[in-house]
Amino acid sequence: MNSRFSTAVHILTLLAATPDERVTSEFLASSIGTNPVVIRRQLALLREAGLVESKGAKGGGWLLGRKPSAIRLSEIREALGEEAALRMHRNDPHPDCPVGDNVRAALEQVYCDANSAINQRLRRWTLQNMLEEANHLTATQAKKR
Amino acid sequence: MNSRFSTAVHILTLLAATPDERVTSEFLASSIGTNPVVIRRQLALLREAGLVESKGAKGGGWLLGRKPSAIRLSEIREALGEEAALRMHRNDPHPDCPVGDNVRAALEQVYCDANSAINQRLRRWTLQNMLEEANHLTATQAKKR
DNA sequence: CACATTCGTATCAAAAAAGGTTACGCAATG
DNA sequence: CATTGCGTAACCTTTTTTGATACGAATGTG
Repeated sequence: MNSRFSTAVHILTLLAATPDERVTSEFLASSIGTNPVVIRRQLALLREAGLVESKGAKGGGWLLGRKPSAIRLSEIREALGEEAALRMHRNDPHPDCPVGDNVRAALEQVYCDANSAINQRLRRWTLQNMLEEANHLTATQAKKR
Repeated sequence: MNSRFSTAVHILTLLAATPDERVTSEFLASSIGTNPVVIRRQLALLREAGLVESKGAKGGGWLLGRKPSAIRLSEIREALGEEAALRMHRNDPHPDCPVGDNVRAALEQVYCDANSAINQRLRRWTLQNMLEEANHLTATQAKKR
């Protein structure tokens, strides 16, 4: 699996942290430590799902499409294209292999099962939760000093 | 994510299908369509977990370490090194990023959660199940002809 | 005891996937 | 009408994963 989901959550949490204010992909990119184009590519997918909206030109940038409390992490994952949690091997089995393709078919079921388990868990978390959690951590760190 | 888990299940199902008979890594490799060394690398990990045993020399090869009904897919995943289902992005956030590292920390919790969800699901399936499922599919295909 | 077989493993090469960069068009703002 | 910021394609680089070759050690076999 790749780390796009993580990046997306990071971006969206940033947007959640600055409500009613458009943020440019350039700002987001420098916050996260990557390139604006990388950000835009991902936000494009999230926009299709209605999670964000964008505007070009001066004063343009990105906004959340809904309240942070109404955006679940499962939606983010789905918007990005729902990559499988477990990946099938792509080798062609030997034609004489006694279990051959059927193991693959059986595995498909298992993977489907596992995938829905993940989504179930992610559905429990909203962007609001993430923001609160992050703020909580920040506060705790501040106290320590 | 990589496809090693899939390959491992394939291998082990093959072993389950031919009980009391040592199978060489060369045979396994050609069944699956890869190189014997690739197979051995994985079986080495599975052996550490007690899921298989090996023997060199003539008449050597691999055997399951337990009954297929006593090997859960979750154990296989764990034996291979328990790769995370979701991966953290490795970019260094900008020092001024308001949520910065804390999003990462929050995400860690989520990922831990998601990971245990997967293992819970995989714990429900045994090699015996996989074998039966594969056989069932084979039988169904045979009927159709 | 020489020999064949099969694992064990290191090292290298190849392929695939992911991520980053540049470039340029377009729309909207001011 | 110049500037800003998105939209996207094309391309390059890096990282990850997988496969190949080689050779040593161990264990049966005749």
